[in-house]
Amino acid sequence: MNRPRITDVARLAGVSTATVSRALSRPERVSAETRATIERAIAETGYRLNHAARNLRHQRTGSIVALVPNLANPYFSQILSGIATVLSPAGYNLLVADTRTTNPLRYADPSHADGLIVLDGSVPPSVLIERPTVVVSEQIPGLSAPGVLIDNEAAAAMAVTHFADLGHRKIGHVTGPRGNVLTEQRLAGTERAASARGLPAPVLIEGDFSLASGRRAAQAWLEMTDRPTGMFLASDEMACGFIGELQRHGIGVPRDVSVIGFDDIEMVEHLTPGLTTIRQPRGAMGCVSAERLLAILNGNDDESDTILPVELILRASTAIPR
Amino acid sequence: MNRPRITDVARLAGVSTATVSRALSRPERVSAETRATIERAIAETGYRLNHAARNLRHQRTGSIVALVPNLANPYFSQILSGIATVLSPAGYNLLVADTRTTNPLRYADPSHADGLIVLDGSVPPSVLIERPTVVVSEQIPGLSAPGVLIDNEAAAAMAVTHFADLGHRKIGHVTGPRGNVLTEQRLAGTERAASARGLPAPVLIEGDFSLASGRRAAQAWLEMTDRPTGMFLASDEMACGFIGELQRHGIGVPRDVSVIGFDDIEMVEHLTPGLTTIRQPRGAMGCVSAERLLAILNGNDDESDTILPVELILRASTAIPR
DNA sequence: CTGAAAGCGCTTACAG
DNA sequence: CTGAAAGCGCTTACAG
Repeated sequence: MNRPRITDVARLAGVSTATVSRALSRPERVSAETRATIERAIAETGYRLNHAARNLRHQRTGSIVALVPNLANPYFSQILSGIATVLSPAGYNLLVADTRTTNPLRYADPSHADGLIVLDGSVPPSVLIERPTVVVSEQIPGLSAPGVLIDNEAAAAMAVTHFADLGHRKIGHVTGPRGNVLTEQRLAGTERAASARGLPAPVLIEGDFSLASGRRAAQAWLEMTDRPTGMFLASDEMACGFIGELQRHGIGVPRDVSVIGFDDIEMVEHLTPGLTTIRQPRGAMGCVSAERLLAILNGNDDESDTILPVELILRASTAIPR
Repeated sequence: MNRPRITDVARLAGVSTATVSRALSRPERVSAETRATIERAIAETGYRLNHAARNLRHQRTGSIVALVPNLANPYFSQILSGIATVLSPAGYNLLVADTRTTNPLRYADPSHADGLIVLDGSVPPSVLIERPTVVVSEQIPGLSAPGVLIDNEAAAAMAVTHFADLGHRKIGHVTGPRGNVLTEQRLAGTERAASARGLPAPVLIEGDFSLASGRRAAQAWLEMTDRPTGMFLASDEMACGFIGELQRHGIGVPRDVSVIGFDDIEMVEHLTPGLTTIRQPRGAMGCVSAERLLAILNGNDDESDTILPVELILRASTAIPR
């Protein structure tokens, strides 16, 4: 038995395919009686709509693609989860592509996806201009697509202000790679807040967001003669590496140095000590980005960015300095 | 300017659409001269193939769907990453559906996906019989689809054997929810290995794989008069909860009790102490499941299961008993 | 090697 | 409210 097509239903119901199609998509335009006949024929044949055919006719794909820099990274999977929550009830498929293994150009193609949600700031803007696009978390220089972002500068300022409130005067900041948009924004917030609270300029150490660079930052800290008592690191991964390396050298956190991270990835709650950090609302970022993209596809969206609020999560890694 | 179609290329090149189509899919069947003309026309028009149309004609979708129980869970995202690695070069799109928010039936539909990779053991087998399917990690009772699995029983036995090698005699096991396939296999391995090494029957505590149930298991352990010195927990999450709760009560790991988890999720490496655990090769599980599915789609696959090797990762949470 | 034509399974503007 | 017909953009068996 082949899969029944709309013509099979039409024949059995004694109507045209046009009427069957209407009964499916705009039932109110079909008389109740005809509708009932068609419904019986559908049940009898076991007919199910072929979405590929409908989509071809409608010049759409019914799919949205999410471009992620690293599918294995939990930071992104939580955003994806938010995206899926919104897309699924809207009837869209969620396509996922890891930019390490897939050329983003593939999905700039209108015959693959109706729109893009880009979680990777390094995707060249030129490939994104063809399709409706929303960027999440990281802006893409030169691309005028709506973004779903956080205020990185204000978030960094929250961290430094918390140190100041606790009584820390000597602050250090481990940055991401210089030139990165997030790095510069968080650095600006760090310096602004320190200055606003009358603290000396923060000591800077360059990192690259990775665990290993956090360990290296710990080495740098250990070698300082006048060590900062409050260290703010631009990612939780770096904070993990930093604390782990210090503990290996007998340095206590927060006894000898208070530490604040950035992101609130899941594991940092379970560290000893639990990590004080800036929580990014990743699920919400995913939801909102999907909503914004759907709005664009429905023709009612402005071009503005959405800024989502962050939260300073207080845990055991920060305390009053000795 | 509308997007050029194959007819536009054909007109410009002065050939039929059939020839253009052939030049694209089987260039060797077109004369070199014609091919060159067509290539020039393609470049001039900026033509790109419409995959939706091709797929409709071929009665395929070009997409594979992965059904996951929880997209936000890093355990699954690492498998997904492996899947993407294989699917992308093969020209397939990866569709991802979270079974909490999406009805799996949607993707059992041939017009949505060519095949399924199921990471959720609770998907009813009835929805999976229609399309080529591979299950990963968790078998589905009543479904005769190839599985990409680990030997859970042997893995559990490795954990218990390690305890025995260290000199532990009194072993405890925190299970997953009873009735779950993984739970029963790991339990069987635990009991078999204990018996094989002449140890008394392990003390059992029922959990549900969650962090909270690990905490409850710690409470149960604390109340025991004759406490096991080696605790094997059927998930890393439970092991985290267990260790955290014990530490809160001043119990040292591994000083007072050695702990082994299961999965080797990323965070457990960074705990204090680092967690000794059974590593599941999640990336490889993803790769292999995708390869198996592609083999099925190409008509050359047997029905056998693939069993991937696990590894006991030794860290600081296990030691010789006092 | 190349073309005319049918067809994948739908949808919809148009006419009645 | 309903139908005949064209069309979404490809592909391919068949004939030459």
